[in-house]
Amino acid sequence: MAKNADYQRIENPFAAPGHDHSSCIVSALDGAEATCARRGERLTPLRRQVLELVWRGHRPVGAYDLLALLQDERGRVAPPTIYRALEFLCDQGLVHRLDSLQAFIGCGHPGSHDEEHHHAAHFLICQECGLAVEMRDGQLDGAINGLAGRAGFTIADETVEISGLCAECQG
Amino acid sequence: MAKNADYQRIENPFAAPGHDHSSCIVSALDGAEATCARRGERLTPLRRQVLELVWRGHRPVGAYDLLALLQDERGRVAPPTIYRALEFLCDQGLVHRLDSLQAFIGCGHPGSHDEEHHHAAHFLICQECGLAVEMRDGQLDGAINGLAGRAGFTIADETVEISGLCAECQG
DNA sequence: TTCATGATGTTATATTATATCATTTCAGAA
DNA sequence: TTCTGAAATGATATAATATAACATCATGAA
Ligand SMILES: [Zn+2]
Ligand SMILES: [Zn+2]
Ligand SMILES: [Zn+2]
Ligand SMILES: [Zn+2]
Repeated sequence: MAKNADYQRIENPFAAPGHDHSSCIVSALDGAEATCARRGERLTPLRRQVLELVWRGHRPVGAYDLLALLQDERGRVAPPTIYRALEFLCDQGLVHRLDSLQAFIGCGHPGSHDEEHHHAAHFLICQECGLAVEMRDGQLDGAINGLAGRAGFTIADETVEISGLCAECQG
Repeated sequence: MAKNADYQRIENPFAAPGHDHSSCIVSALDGAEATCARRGERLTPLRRQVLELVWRGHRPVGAYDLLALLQDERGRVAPPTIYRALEFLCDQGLVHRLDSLQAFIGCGHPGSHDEEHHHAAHFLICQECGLAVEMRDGQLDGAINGLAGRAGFTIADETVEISGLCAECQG
């Protein structure tokens, strides 16, 4: 049953422009099935289809872009349909919303779904190529927790989105 | 001409609920005048008035809330009026937009306008009392720069907004 | 004055998101 | 199996946020 292990999401899409993205998609969908099953949540066909559309690439996608893509596959679909699916996927931590772009992207960290729903995610976003990469960094986590702790502040949600130029897009 | 020195913005509004906020306002407006003068930018009556409305408190304000406030003082005003003023103020770093709230708040760091327009700002936002406080933290800056640097990423913009409960609102 | 530039006014519209209620689906109880 | 309540989806309308496009006005330099 090494279903997940057979495929994996690319860790740093900035550095892997020509990777086998179908493997990312399979990994994300299989992981989502497993996560929802474990939690007793329902990854319905609609939700799965929306997640698959989000995973078309490593670039954030707007809700109405997703709506158009979904309509290509199902005919007329109204906005609440896509927003409800996205809300579910975000609640489960399978998708993240990038507040600075008002757009959505698949979660890049399969491991983070073991217990926590809706985990913190920190992004680097390239303004040139449009890729957005979810980063894990202990120092950043520490700095945020330290800052909040010293202020006596209890963290509920983190929006950390760093925009600029990725290494490949400089010069 | 110690005009600015006579007044100052409160550093940590979380801990100063009953402070003399008129001093914050004066400080912000005087500082903005000075900053714009130094840069050869025009803080017109309209822009100044919008900045004053933004500074009604230490809570983020939506563009349409500001529009309503402005209308109370000037009669009918259309959305582009407020958005253009906010764009100017954000460009000058006098106001920050909180992407996670789609709202605007006055810049809490008078010192950061010496050279840089549109400087990075990191916020703690209390979901209970609504206060948003701009934080300065070397470790956080270091962590962000380190993370970006190791990825070969050049930072253009930072959105760092930590939501939760401030010390006063716990329990 | 004349002209160029930037700021504001005005109208229309784009984009993102949600409220509400009807209908369908589905898991579990009987 | 059928029944039933809760969750999910469908469908319609509308709210909330933001910008495009063009007209007019103010400001300051030549
Ligand atoms: Zn991929
Ligand atoms: Zn790039
Ligand atoms: Zn104050
Ligand atoms: Zn608070």
